[in-house]
Amino acid sequence: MVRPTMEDVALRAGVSRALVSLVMRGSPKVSELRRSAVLKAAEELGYSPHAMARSLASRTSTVLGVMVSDLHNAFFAEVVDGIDEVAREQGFDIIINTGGRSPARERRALESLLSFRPAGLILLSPVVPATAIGKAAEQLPVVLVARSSRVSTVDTVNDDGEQGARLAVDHLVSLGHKRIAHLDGGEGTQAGPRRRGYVAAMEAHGLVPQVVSSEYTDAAGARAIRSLIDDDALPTAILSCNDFNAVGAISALEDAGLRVPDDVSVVGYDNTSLAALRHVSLTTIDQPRAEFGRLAADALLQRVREERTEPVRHLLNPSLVVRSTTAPPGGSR
Amino acid sequence: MVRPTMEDVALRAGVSRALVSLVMRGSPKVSELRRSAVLKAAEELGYSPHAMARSLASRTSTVLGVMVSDLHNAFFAEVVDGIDEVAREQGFDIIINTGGRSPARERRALESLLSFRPAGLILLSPVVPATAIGKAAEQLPVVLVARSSRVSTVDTVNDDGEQGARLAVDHLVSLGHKRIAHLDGGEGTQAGPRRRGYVAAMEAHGLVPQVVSSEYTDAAGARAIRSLIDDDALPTAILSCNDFNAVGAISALEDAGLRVPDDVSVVGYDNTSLAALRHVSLTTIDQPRAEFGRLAADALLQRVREERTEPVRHLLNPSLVVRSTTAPPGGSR
DNA sequence: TCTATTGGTTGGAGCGCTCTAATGCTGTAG
DNA sequence: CTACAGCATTAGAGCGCTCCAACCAATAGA
Repeated sequence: MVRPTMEDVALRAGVSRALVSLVMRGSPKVSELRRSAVLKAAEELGYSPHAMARSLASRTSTVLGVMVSDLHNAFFAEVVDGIDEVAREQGFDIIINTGGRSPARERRALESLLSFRPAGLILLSPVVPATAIGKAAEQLPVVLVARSSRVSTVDTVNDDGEQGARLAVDHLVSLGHKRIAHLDGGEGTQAGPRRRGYVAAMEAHGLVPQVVSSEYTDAAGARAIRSLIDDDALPTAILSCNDFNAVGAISALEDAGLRVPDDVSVVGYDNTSLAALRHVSLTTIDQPRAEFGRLAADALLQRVREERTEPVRHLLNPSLVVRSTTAPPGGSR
Repeated sequence: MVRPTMEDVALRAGVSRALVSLVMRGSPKVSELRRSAVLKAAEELGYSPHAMARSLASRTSTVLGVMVSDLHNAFFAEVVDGIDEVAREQGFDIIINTGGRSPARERRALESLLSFRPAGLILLSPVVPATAIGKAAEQLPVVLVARSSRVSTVDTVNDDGEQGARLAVDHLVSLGHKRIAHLDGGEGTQAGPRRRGYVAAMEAHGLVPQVVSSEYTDAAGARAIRSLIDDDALPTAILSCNDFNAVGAISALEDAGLRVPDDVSVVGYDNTSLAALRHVSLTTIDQPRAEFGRLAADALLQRVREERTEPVRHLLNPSLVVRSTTAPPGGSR
């Protein structure tokens, strides 16, 4: 249960601790003779370097912290894939922590991540207040994904939510819908742009916006639909704040004996793997998720290497993915 | 960008570094006067303890490493919730790493986790060879979830896969099915017990088992169905190795113009949130996921505190959840 | 032959913290 | 008035590593 140290390896290989250190870091200024002796000793002892001691001594870190606000959402898994890809390429490791969509838990997660003194931090759709992010950004480079920021030391990677919402509304209008409600993401990040895009697009078409407060979960989507039904205010089409919400909405509609898309059309947002399932086959707005991750990691590593000081604001273009949950209104399929 | 150290706080508060250390660790043997002075100084400087230096000096860690083999699978998110709950209660933090279901990547993830010298390790459905796990277990307590082990220093938390498969077969047989194929999880962990349970249950009913090699992904499920159709060997019911696989199977069946459950019944395994969606509404086998996480964390912390040396083998009872993807055979719905 | 130069190797300080043992400082009993 | 607890506080060593400057051949140049 007690791991060998550099000292142990040095002793066994008959060299100094400093030499072992050089070998471990792949220094070219070590003779082949010594190198192999050290590697052999390390192998025999089952030695592997102590990352913490290393980063303490070198005052550098090869770790990127990633805070995932909600592990249940597959959206983030793909972003993490993108981050991981770039990080690994450049010799960095990532450690993940999750906030469970609760600001308090997320704050704790952030604190915990920070206590490892990583080289930088990527926050995926954080829900903590902007001040908490600003405070973190004073200590190390921070990149935000799916959330915007005005802080000049923080880079951001987002999709253009206004444009995405517009694409969805245009699609529904072109199908003939006039009464289109938006299930709003509430406090959720990116809910603002989507709502604004929705309202602007509706008005551009001369239609009346109908914003229903909801959240980024399937339960919330179902709840919103039930309240619409109770209020007798159900439109012919729904634009959900995300796919989860949309799937919840569809469940509630079906529970109420309504058919999708015959009676009500539903559009999601995010194009998660969920939406792509045949059985769901949700019309939705796609975001280049892995690209989000890659761009975020790139931006972060630029800051880590101090190659750049001006903020970067990636705004990627979303696209409409038409599947089977949208159709002309009035059961006229 | 440079964080203050204990020394800075001590200087500002006019006390020694050791005193600051005591305050930071909440020691009772500090006068109220000093304590508040230290806390004030720390607050003003924006100081927070350096977890790595702390764990290096104390030769202990309050971090639990969690390796998630596949972040895309929501199953693990719920297990992580359970782990997080217990860990937090007991003052431990968790750091997560992911292996992306590739043994090579997973090995790297393990290595990375280990380099932080966490107090213990929880591996969620790891795909690395048993020897790699054994090696890790020599260095720190290890708990396996959704994978078994014979190593006496490794605790495991599993569902009773044989029983789960039996539940599924019994259900299908009671509906009148005689030709039931199993889409096998292949190398995947827990695939063995599920397959054995399936075969045993089939034989107990006097039926001929039909095992089709597949994997724990939706793509693999779809592929397996296509190969069955190509071979003209499609049965009336399918028991998939997990929900993902089942959903892929359903997609492929629908692509081929077959209806579920009218033409073919499908049973999944795991009861992920995916299965619960109305639009999927998959009959499946439920595992108490959060309970897995809680038990795993409990077992690990017992080892960490050296309260126990004999291995623990949790085998939780799965249960059948009947939804809308199973019906009597022959379109006789 | 003597001094540079080069390339490999090493000792020692120090990263930010914890922990042990020792210190100073009350207050109380003898 | 001394002695001794008992408590709060501190100095100093050390955790496993990196990094710098110093060191030591061995070779090259003069």
